[in-house]
Amino acid sequence: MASPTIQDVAEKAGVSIATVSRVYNSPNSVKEATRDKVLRAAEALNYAPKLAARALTLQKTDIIGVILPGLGGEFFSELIRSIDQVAYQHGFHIMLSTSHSHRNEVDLLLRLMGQGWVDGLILMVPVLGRLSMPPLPRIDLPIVLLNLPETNGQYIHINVDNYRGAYLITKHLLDHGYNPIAMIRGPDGNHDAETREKGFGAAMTERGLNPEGGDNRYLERGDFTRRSGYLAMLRLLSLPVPPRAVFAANDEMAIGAFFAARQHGLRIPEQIAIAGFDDIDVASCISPTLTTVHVPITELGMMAAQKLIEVIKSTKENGAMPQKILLSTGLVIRESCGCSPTGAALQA
Amino acid sequence: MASPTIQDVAEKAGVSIATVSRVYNSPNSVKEATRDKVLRAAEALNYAPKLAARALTLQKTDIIGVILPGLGGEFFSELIRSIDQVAYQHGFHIMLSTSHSHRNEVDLLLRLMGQGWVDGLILMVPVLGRLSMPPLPRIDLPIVLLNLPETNGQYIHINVDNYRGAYLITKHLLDHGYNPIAMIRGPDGNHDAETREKGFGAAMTERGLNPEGGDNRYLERGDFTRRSGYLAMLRLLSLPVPPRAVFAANDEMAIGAFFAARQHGLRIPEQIAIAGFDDIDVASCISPTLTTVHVPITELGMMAAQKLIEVIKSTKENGAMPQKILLSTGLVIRESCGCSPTGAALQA
DNA sequence: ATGAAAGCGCTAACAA
DNA sequence: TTGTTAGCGCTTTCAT
Repeated sequence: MASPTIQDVAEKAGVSIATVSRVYNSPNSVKEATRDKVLRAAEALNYAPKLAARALTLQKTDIIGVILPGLGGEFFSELIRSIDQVAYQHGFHIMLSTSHSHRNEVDLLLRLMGQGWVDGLILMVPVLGRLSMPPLPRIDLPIVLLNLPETNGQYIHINVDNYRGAYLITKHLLDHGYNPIAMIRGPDGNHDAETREKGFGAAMTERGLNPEGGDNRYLERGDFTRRSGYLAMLRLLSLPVPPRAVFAANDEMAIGAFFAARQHGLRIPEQIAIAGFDDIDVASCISPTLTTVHVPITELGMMAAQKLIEVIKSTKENGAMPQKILLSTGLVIRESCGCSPTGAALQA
Repeated sequence: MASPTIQDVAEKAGVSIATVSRVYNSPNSVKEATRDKVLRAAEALNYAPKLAARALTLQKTDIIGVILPGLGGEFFSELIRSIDQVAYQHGFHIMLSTSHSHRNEVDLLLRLMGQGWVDGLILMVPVLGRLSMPPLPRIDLPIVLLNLPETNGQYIHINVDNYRGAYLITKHLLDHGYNPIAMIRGPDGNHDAETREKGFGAAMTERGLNPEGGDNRYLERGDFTRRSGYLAMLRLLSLPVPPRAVFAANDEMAIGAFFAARQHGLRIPEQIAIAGFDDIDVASCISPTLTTVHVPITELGMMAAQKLIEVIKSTKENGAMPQKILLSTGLVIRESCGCSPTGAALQA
């Protein structure tokens, strides 16, 4: 037997479907006796309103879509957790998708967005930053873009200060006097990766190092996974003059680099210093603890959900209320850079 | 302007809505010229079929619901990742929810399940194991239950061999000759927690230790979070005779215990041995590396998605095809238990 | 190859 | 307070 509909309940309770509907939507507008009758019938039939039908009529789903570049690792885990937390508070559910790297992301976006499955969308697709402008099909759905370069301003942008974070940590490494300093950057065409590299480059150039068009052997490329960091570090270590310090564009790669260095019998930070980016949980679990750039992941997720829901709930009239938010990053000096365990830096 | 409907496209293209629909559902059944016309119109209007309406008619959504007890930590992160991976392969999307501990879970389940939002459900709600029998409202929706005691057999059950894992690792600790051995178990009423404790108890009892009704000071309780493990360890360490070894019911708590022990100036494993459960990623990142029980998380997630989709796709006639699957666990001997780094155990 | 029309299950005027 | 009815946007016979 197919799942019961409002019809079935109405019949069984001997009322009209409208009444049944009311029992669920404005219980007070129906006489108690009737309500009981309906509820009993519903109970007996094991009835629950079909959300699909409801959505069709109401033109909303109370679901917010979240599209991320991936799901693995602590970064996304925490991001999802924080989004879910505030979504839940506001009665929203989460529909999760990843852009799965391959396959045209925009296609995926369309599938979800245009289609009225979700009331709004949180999007983190760093590769969109590259050439896919206009990246998003014009669609009238509230959208929050995470870590994407500003578009023509019809969305809400929330960014993390990648540039400054990378700049600062590179300076810190420079202040230690390390040379050469290598960077393991993220994938090509990834906006985060590119911004972080720019910060690195700026700090280096400021010191007259690594000038434009200069030596690129100390610039390795990974894909933000631990394994890629491991591999990149291996390549770095096979250089005629291995780097004295390495800045990895995220903690996962930094940890990969950690293992590679250790496997080569190198002591960290005595023989090679390592710094990361993100400040995920493990960063403080490994030893030596990882010096990194703190990214307010939780805040990012909560803010994204908050802003999105705000827009969703605001009367549809005042269309998109674009805004740009920049979350600041900050240095987390720990041991892997060569600072003492107590956190005292050997400033230049 | 509201998002365009099939109507708008039909008008613009000068055809009937049926034709437009066909263009999307059986492209071959429409003349190429017409198809182009429609596609062009759709393009111009930026049209995309509304899934809600589609779902209403088709009675399916191609979405599978996933309900977990929480989202934080690597365990869930990896579980979600693996579920998503196979779901994606089969053209399904993920709708994620957590039972958020508080609030009647069953309520949440109902909201999603009964309501035709999802074509199937993967459920991991360990607290259901306790008294909520019948835990699930009878609903004709394919459901895969993760780590839950077998019900009256109308669902697919996938379990991880918690008992054996806990039993084995406890034996291992016993083989080291440690005494006393404490356990930091999971929360009350949590099926995983309880099964793991049983395994622990069985091994202990086998050696004549910790007999039934005996000394419970060595049995602490956490809630599977790192922090709770930390706190529990602190309590353990304040005992007149602190434990010589501690088995935490999951790695997160084990790591919390790690920090607590270290903070007390204790060397691991020389002064206190620690073992965990789950074999999450960090377990091998900390030092000393954590001896633990390997749980095939990825396999669990993939299997769950696979089985679920299998049932969803099977003709609805052959109703539920209940089955019970047990995924085996295994010891991962590393350093924190006192075995040498090379993995050679000091067997009794 | 295309169109007309009947639902899918529900909500929300509008009547009564 | 309750019932009637017109959609919501789409798929799918059944005609043409």
